[in-house]
Amino acid sequence: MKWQVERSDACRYLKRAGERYKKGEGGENSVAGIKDVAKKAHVGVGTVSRMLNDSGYVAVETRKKIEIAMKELDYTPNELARNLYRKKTGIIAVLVPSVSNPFFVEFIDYVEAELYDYGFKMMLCSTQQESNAELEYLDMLKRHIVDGVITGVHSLDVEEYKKVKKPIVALDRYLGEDIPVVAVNHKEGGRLAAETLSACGCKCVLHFRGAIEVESPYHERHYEFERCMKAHGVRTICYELEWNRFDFKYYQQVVRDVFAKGLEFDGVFGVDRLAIECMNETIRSHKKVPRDVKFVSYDGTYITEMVEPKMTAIVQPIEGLAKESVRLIHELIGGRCYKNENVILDVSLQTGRTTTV
Amino acid sequence: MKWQVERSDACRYLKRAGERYKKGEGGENSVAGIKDVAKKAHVGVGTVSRMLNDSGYVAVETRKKIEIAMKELDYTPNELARNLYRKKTGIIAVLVPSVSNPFFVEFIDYVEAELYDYGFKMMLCSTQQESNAELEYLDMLKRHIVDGVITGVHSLDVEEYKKVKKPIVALDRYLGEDIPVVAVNHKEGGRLAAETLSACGCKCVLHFRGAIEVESPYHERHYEFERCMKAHGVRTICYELEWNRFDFKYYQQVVRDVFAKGLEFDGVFGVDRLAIECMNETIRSHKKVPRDVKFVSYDGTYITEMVEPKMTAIVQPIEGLAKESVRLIHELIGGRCYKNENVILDVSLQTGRTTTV
DNA sequence: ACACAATATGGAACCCGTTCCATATTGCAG
DNA sequence: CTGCAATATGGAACGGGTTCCATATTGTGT
Repeated sequence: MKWQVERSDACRYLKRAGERYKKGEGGENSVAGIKDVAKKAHVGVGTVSRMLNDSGYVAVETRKKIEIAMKELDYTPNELARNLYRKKTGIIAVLVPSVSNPFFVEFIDYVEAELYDYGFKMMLCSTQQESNAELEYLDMLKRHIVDGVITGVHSLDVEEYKKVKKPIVALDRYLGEDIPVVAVNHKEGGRLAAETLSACGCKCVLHFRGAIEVESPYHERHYEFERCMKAHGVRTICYELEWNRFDFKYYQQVVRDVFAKGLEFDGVFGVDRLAIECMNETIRSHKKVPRDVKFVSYDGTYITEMVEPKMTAIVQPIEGLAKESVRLIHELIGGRCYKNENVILDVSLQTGRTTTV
Repeated sequence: MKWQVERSDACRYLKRAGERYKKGEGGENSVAGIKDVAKKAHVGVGTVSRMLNDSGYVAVETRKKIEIAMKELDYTPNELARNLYRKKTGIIAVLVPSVSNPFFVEFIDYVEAELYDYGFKMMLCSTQQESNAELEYLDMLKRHIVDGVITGVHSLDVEEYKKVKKPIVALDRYLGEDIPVVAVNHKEGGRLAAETLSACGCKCVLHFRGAIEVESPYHERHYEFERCMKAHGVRTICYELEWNRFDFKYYQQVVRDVFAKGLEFDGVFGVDRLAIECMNETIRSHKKVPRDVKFVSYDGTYITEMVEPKMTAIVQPIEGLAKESVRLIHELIGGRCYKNENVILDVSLQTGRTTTV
């Protein structure tokens, strides 16, 4: 039954369409259409349309007549009709797992601005761990509601994506041969983090790592981090996080767990939010940062600048990720076959005051 | 010339519509339409449509035939055509000045979830201080691209809004008689902040206040704060912020300015991000929080929980604001005349460790 | 003066569903 | 067996634009 809209609420709203609106007949509250303009200006609809789109010939005098008619009728072209003909809406759906995660917030911010520059609008979907929401947005591609999808979500089965033969760009995730991926050089990120922590003399580092259920480029950073640490003779305590959990509550719980276990460490590597929470708990237990414990966080979003001391971080070039995602989706929509063109950007080190010796 | 799309880029993208697609004729890559389904199932288009929408009679046998045809053709209804007929898209535009401000991020997060529950999609626009972007989205209402607008932006001339006779809900701003406002009881917020700071013995409080250019409910908190402080005999240093600036860079600059001036204070009241930056600078200058300086921030977004010590804050019920906004826009779209029904929600106090004596 | 291009215009066909209306068949009460 | 409601179906008209084609007029070169 996949051709039917599933969400009852959506139906509840859209079904109410029945109230057929009667044009002209009595009620004069209807909006002026191109025909009304044509009639008022004593020209054909084609002429009005040509003028609106600057396509084909329209005499200067006719232009004036039409302009006046449009002004008098307060005419605005109905984009829905245009969309139908063009089979385009100029809307791109952006899927993120959560808007409360600063990484995605910054991504969204840049994507929106970039899309705007290309003349696209952004439809935002925060899937909140619900994979059916993800499915629904994917379906909107088929339904012609959006022209493309940029997905930063890691929940749905890859097979679902492979079915869709429409413009899709993936952020930091492999979704099959046809779907281009935009990601950073996570291996380098893992290495940088490891070098930084080992350089300031850490002997035992707490390493928060993502779950390995999903095939994603970001695992590289964990492998490389572990490898480098081992090479430097630094011990690591690996703490595996649940899959697809990005909420603060969960991070708090993780940190409480770590401290309840009484783990001993002099360095921490984890995603921004988690590293920060861990640092705060460290401070609360009357240790000094960075004297007693060093911190390097991953992502380098704005929150790393908002804590005291400022966090040393591996910075993902989020603006770059956003720009590349939009560039790719634009090219896919344009029909150019840039498929399989994966984009890998460089990370950088933000030196804060959580790693100085 | 207001009926013409102004942004050249938008045009660049949409103009390319010219590639007329030829159905059937040779190229078999075209998508199946309802006619193809009807033909394949040997029924009329009306019957297929009735089945899709569960309206009117369709015999069980006919149903089966159509189902098979749909499956074989991998048919998905074109929502664009439906939109045209229904004059609805189910999309709501949400306008915010900036996505980097945690207040708006949380708002967006809740609004998205709530809209989803009503069966709406969210189009997000971050106007980034550009009022022409705001205008453009307002225009999308007329163009039938979105069914309604929820605006948290404070830049455009109010007159522009008054012209639009379509569903609009304003967050924390008066936009004229017809446009319902959702806001919190800022007066109570100002009072709470003042009581809290004066209760922990502050004698001279630094008060960051918004610019007064725009008529907005939030000014109340500043008036009330000042009034209460005066009543308690607490001195205040008023620092007026630029209008419509929410970025971190600006806040940093403001804080630097404050410390450069060598102002003396033992309490601070300002918006989350600013209070936090101010607190961090205080810590960096080797003062103790809350011993030497007390802090109360406004908004109470998640970042107040992310700093050490945790910030005492006046919490806006962002989820409530979001829910009410969506409820109102839904009712406006439904045609019920709930205009002029302004919603005021209560604030609450989050007790952190920046105010204890 | 003639041919042909450039300029101008109206209107039909189309995009793809939805709804209404005309028509047909079946079921059941009187 | 007649009459009327319920069931069932096809297709035209519609929603509001866009484009193409047929047609007309003006301009230019020879």
